[in-house]
Amino acid sequence: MDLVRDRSRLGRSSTAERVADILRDRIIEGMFKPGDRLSEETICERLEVSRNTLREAFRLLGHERLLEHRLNRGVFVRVLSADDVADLYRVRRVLEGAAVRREPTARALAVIREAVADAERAAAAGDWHAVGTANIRFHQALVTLNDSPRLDEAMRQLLAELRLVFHVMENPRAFHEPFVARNRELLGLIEAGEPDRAAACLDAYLDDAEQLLVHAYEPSR
Amino acid sequence: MDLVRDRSRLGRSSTAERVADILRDRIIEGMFKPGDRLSEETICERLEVSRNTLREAFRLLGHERLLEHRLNRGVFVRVLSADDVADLYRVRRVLEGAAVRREPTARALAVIREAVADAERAAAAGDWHAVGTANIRFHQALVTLNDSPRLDEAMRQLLAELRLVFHVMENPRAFHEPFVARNRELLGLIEAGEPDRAAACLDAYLDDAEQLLVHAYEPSR
DNA sequence: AACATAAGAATCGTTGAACGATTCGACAAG
DNA sequence: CTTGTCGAATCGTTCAACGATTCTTATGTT
Repeated sequence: MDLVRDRSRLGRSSTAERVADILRDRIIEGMFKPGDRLSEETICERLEVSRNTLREAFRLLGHERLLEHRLNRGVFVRVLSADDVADLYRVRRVLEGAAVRREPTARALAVIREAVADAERAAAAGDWHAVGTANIRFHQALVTLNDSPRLDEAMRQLLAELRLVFHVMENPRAFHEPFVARNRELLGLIEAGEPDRAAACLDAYLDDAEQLLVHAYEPSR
Repeated sequence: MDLVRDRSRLGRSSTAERVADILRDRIIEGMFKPGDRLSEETICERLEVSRNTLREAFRLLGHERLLEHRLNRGVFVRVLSADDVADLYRVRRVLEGAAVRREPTARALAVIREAVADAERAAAAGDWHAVGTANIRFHQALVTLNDSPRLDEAMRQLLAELRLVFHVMENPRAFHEPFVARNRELLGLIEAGEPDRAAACLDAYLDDAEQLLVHAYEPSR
């Protein structure tokens, strides 16, 4: 009986952290959009927590780069620049690139396979939002090949940041559909034990995704 | 006239952040040791800030993994396990490995050269603490080859975490001296445009450093 | 003597109110 | 149109309070 894993959930529940979880979800889902100001007064009233507690939550999310803290002006949902997007993809190339070059473990591979299958199912059903979600799970799972909790956490934050940008895509199908087949292709190369070709495939993948994103993003500023 | 760069300095100084800076320094320098409890009452009294402000600072440092927040028990200076050390070196292999495989920029190279020279000077003077500092600067500078602010920041945090462990080394000379020459060697391979050999050199470097650290660390638990 | 239990002290978590400081927008003067 | 001034809104920080949780210590039972 493996209770050790559940233990992490025990200590993990101060009000501030739960507030942070709620706000993070709302930001990621797009209820709060980049540039929006989060009024301390309004939010602490709606959530029925004190301002102090809310401010602790703000600090947490600020550290995750989802919120921007401007002194004496409040917190705003982060607005990513084109430079930020470029940097995010630079990090992805490093984290995911290192991942696909490693000997895959059975455990990690299973999660990756499932994400690929989920994306295919969602694409067949025409649910492009679900495709996007499965896609993110796929890349998160890729990074687990590194077998490093800290890199997993870094990837988690990176993807949350990236979702701030995804909301500018008014055509989710055009953005997500092309990558469903490429997920499968990349998985195949990993399973076949071809790290160099997998890495090359991944680089091309990320180049294309970045291009698509930047083109949709730059004009809108 | 490029005032844009100075702008970042404007908003950057709430009390909580300054408190966090102070505590971070004290932790890194070893005044607060791993496992120590940081009493809210004691510290906010000495620093003459309110408990709320101090708690915001605690959140900041908790997110940097320097402090551990246990619910209803307070904050403690993080105690790294052997697993943590292994993970830190796994991350270093990824971040630094990707760095040395890149085409070095003149700017980054200059900083690296300086760090190598500083380490050599300090070693010649027998100042092993300074050698350690220069060593850290060297590896931080290596990562800048990736040309990614986010990776720089990740490395900054990683090295701060690692310093929690360095304090257990009762013989700094034995730990730092062997690496002075290897810094120079690695720099040479980068300058010579031999990324594969540089990567191999780095891997051996990190393997040895990790071994030294783990051996000095494990028994003391 | 070993162990379980229960009272008590210390500290944390959270709240609510207060007040000075800073920013922003409007409006008047030059 | 630019510059200066004023007031409202909001943030930054502090303080005091109280319930909740944990740790300690003393007490009682087997």
